[in-house]
Amino acid sequence: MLGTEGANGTKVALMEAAATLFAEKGFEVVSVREITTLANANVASVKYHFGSREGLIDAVVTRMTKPVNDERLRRIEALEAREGATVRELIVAFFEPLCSQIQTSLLSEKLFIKLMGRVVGDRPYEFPEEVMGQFREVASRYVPAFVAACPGSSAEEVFWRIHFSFGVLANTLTHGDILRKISAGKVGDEDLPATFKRVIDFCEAGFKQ
Amino acid sequence: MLGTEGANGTKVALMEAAATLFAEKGFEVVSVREITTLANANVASVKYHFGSREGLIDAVVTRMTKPVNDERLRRIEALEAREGATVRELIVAFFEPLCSQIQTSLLSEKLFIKLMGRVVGDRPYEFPEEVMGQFREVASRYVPAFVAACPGSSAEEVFWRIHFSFGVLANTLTHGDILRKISAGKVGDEDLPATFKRVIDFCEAGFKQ
DNA sequence: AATAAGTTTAAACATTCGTTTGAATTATCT
DNA sequence: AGATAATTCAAACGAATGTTTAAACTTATT
Repeated sequence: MLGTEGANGTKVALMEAAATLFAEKGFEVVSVREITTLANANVASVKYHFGSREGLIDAVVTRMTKPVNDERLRRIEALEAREGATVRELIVAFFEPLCSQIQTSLLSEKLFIKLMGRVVGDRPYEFPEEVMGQFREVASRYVPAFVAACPGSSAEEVFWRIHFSFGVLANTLTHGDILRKISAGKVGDEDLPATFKRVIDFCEAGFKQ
Repeated sequence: MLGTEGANGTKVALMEAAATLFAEKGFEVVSVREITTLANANVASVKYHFGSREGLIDAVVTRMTKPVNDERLRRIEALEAREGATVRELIVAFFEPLCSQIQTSLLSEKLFIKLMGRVVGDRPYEFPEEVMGQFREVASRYVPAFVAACPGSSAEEVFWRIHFSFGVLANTLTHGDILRKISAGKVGDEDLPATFKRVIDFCEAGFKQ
């Protein structure tokens, strides 16, 4: 293995630039040339390091979702170990990893959040198979746990509520800035844990009804 | 005024084709040539009838949102007239017009719903000024009504909950088909009023907490 | 120092994009 | 019918897209 040291500075610069632009504009509308210009790299560097434009997108997304989904699995295991997890504990276990993994990111908090919102919400965008596998595994653990935590409700109802909660999450992540606009600046500028508490409160109430 | 009779068959054919493709793929990734091909029209017809690609998008969106927002205003007026509207009544008044205006549309129910989801959720997409005005007016009526209907909660809290509800709505509209996939076909195939009842139940609980 | 592998580079690839043109066609009105 | 406005059409516009090429350059190994 040669030339792998200072060289892959270009690789991470591309990912950083891509992540920034994807967060701001969405996956579909950012061109390769925009990315390479921001990263001070050559147009061809995308093909060299990631195979294609889609390869770069997949790399950015995978790097984001992997640690989040890993922590989700760690948390659900901890909850399963001691049994009888509440709905709120499950919601927290599922949502909070987004919050705590921000420090790891190359991006600012705001951009990380926006990008994560696009990952879970922007369509058409097809996850790479690796990420699909992550989410399948997470879902296979959380869905039965939610069902078990809602003894009064049917599995179908629980499915819907998980779906709704996902909508709250995705919308809050991507369009958090909109709230500031429609409230004329009075609402929307608080730190992330405070916002997450609001989201979790809302979704928990939706589950309990 | 000449040639305005059978001729604007092309115009509505373009809007119908555009609406279909926008619903399926999103605004950003559908090309003018895709639209004109589906509409059996010439490429130049978009410029002739709508001025530009964006003009066509705006026309499609405006045609969708206008009757919906008009009915929203009619409903809030009815609620204001007799005072003391509940949170649930406000949610219903805001959400149900989406449901009842589907018949008016040129599209199938599923496509209409998907497209409406993109209208309220897809970014980057900037509303035309006319539509912005519609939403501003609707918001200026509903927000105070929601605040009044939540005597125990601060205006800030109410703002957030409206935002969350909007997220539930947008996500359910755009990604309703996803539920069918993740539940292995067991959940997600019910008629629209039933789905809306679920959404409204969830959001109402979130407001009341 | 010589060789080889890794990386960057400028230039061009073929497509596709939204838009424009000007002539041909169609419909409407006098 | 003749004149006029509205509409459609094939063809081309320049710009931008993702990708590819082959040579130049940098780094590490022998």
